[in-house]
Formats: sequence, C-alpha cells, structure tokens
Amino acid sequence: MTLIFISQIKKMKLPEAKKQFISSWGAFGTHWGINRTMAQIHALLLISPDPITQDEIMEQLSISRGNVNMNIRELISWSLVERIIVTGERREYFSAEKDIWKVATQIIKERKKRELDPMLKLLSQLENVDGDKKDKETKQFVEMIASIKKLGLTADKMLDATIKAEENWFTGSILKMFK
Amino acid sequence: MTLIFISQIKKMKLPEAKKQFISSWGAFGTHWGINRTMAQIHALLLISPDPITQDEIMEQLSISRGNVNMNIRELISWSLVERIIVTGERREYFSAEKDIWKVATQIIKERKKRELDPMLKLLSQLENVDGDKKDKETKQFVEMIASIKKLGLTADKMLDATIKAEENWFTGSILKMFK
DNA sequence: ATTAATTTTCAATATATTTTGAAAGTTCAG
DNA sequence: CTGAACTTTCAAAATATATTGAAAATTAAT
Repeated sequence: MTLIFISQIKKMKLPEAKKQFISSWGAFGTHWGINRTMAQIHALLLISPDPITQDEIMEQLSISRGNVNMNIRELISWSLVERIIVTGERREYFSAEKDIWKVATQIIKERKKRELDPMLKLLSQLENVDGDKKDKETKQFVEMIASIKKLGLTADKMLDATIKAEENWFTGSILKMFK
Repeated sequence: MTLIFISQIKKMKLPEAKKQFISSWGAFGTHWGINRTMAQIHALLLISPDPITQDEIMEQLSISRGNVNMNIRELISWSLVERIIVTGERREYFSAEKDIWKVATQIIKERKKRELDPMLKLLSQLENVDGDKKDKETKQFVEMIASIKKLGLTADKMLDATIKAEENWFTGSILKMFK
C-alpha cells in the first residue's frame, strides 16, 4: 500500500504573513553579516506602503528607541532607507527603497567597497613576498595568493557587470548575459 | 608646491606574510557569516603544501584542541577540507582543496542550498496570502514578495551558470559570459 | 583484553555583539 | 528665549557566540 501526503499550503492572513516575512528576513540577514534587527526593520519598511515613524517601528517590532535609531542610521548609510520630512509635522518618517533591483545593486556596491576592495589590496601586498620560490612553502603561498587574487578580480568584474545590467532586469532578459 | 607621497610597498618575509593572510582571511570570514577561527584554519590549510595535523593547527593558531576539532569538522561538512589517513601513522592529517575555483563553487553550492533555497520556499508560501488586493497594505506586501522572489530566482540562475563555468575559468574567458 | 594514542564531546567560561533606557542634545513653535 | 516634542548617544545589562579543557569515547597495536 502506498500513502501519498500532499502538503497542505495554508493561506496565511496578512498580519501573520507579515510577521513571518519580517522574522525570516531577520534570520536570513544574520547569514549575511547583517544584524538581525537591521534586517527586520528593513523588511518592515519594504512592505509598508507609506513612510513610518520610529515609534511605529518600535511598536511593531517591540524594540527600544535607541535600537531603532541606530539601525535606521545604519540602513541610511547603506542608502537603503531615507528620512522623510513631512512639512508641518514635527517627527521624522522613514521609507525604504522599494525597487528591489536597486536594493540589490546598492548592497553589492557597498559590500564590494567594504570587503572585496580591501581584500584585493591585501592580496596585492602579499603577492610579492620576499622569498625563494624554489622553497615549497613559499611556492605554495605565492601560488595560492595569486589564484585567490585572480578569483577576486573575476568576481569584481562579474559584480560590476551585474550592477550595470539594470535594463536587462526590467525586460527579464538578464540571463542572456550568461549564454 | 605639490607633494607626492609614493606609498612604500614593504616586501614581507614569508612568516609575516602568512600571519597577515591568516589573520585577514579570518576577519573577512566574519563578514561572510563564517566564524573567524574556521576561516583561519582554512587559510592555514590553503597555504600549507602538505597535510597537517590537529596539533600543528593548535600550535600555529594558538587555539584549543576542541576548537580545532569542531571547526575542522565544519570545514569538512562544507567539503573544503579532507581528512587524510597516512598508512602506518596513528594520527589524522588534514588538507584543503587547493583549486580555488572549486573552493568558490563549493561555497556557492552550499550557501545556495542552505540560504537561497529556503528563502525561495518561504517566498512561495507568502506569495499567496489570503487578502484583498485592493487593500494598499496587501497590495504592497504581495508586490514586494513577488519582486523579491523574482530577484531570488534570477540570482539562483546566475549562480548556477557560474557554477557550471568551470572551463571558462581555466581559459580566463569567464567574462565573455557577460557580453 | 589491556593500554596508550588520539579524537570527540560538551558543560563551563570567556568574549563579542546587541539591546536597553535614561540622560543629553536638538529643533522649532509660540 | 522657553519649553515641549522629538532625536541621539552611550554606559550598563542582556543575550548570543566562540573557546576551553578535561573527561569520555574511540581506535589500533600488542
């Protein structure tokens, strides 16, 4: 006898779906060197049709004022969120960039600058180590540094090409780049 | 008057260069959701021409036996390091995959499996939220989930294409994929 | 079966990171 | 200029993550 279980896709209501998204986005963030709360705030802003205030963020995510403030500033420094001043209103509102391709390229740009560039700089330094290339240790070191650098340069160029692919994104033809 | 400073490139000796590489590789690792020590062990193994033992790793990095053991196992689970049994020798040796392109594709594969796949699964669940699409909140949520999913699928395909680009790596022609 | 060499485990400890919240700072309407 | 509304800062506390090291488990030679 064979039993087949068909997994039940439960249709969630909006509030539950929001919670799920925010919490999971936060969890994913931690795998990417991004602090959980920062990712959650970003998630909340992404699904908010209108700009919201610090107090709303505090309430929705049950976190302190200071925490919201610091993470919002960090998001702003990544150009993922902007501060909105409503004329005649005392408090500040915040809004996230909603074009997800812009979000992605922005993150790529920042991480390239903060991580890839310094790494390539270091590798260039280490490349010309002072030593005898007949020596097994030196040889392995020099070769490894060279191949990591080559990889890094390739990644750099691939990422640049991706950043410049904006039009292809709209048309959905980005994959033609890989043919 | 114009002063031009030409930065002095100091030629490091091998031991210093090794230290630099290991320590920086560890620091970079932390930006990538990889634990510092795991990245350092990996770095040490990458520049070691021959397989080395747990004790050598302990000594070189000044870390405890348990720490080496746990992180080595993690590296093995990522298929970046293998355990080597030398016949007639009691202790185990360890060696890292030296082909840096294999290392990169291996990491891409693992992270795709551990992070991208679950994310896409979640997004598919959230996509069909139960609600009125005329409602502004619902509309924004549904649209955002859809566009993130589209981005995720694009990334998935781009990464697959990259993984399959092995031959292009050798010839250095990988960038032609982007033309 | 015994034992010595080696690996693995994991509770306790140490370290690093995140969060809080109250105080200090800023802004601006009146 | 004053004070209420709001934002920012940051030391202290809470939480999360990494590390240690000694005991337990495993292995293989005798």
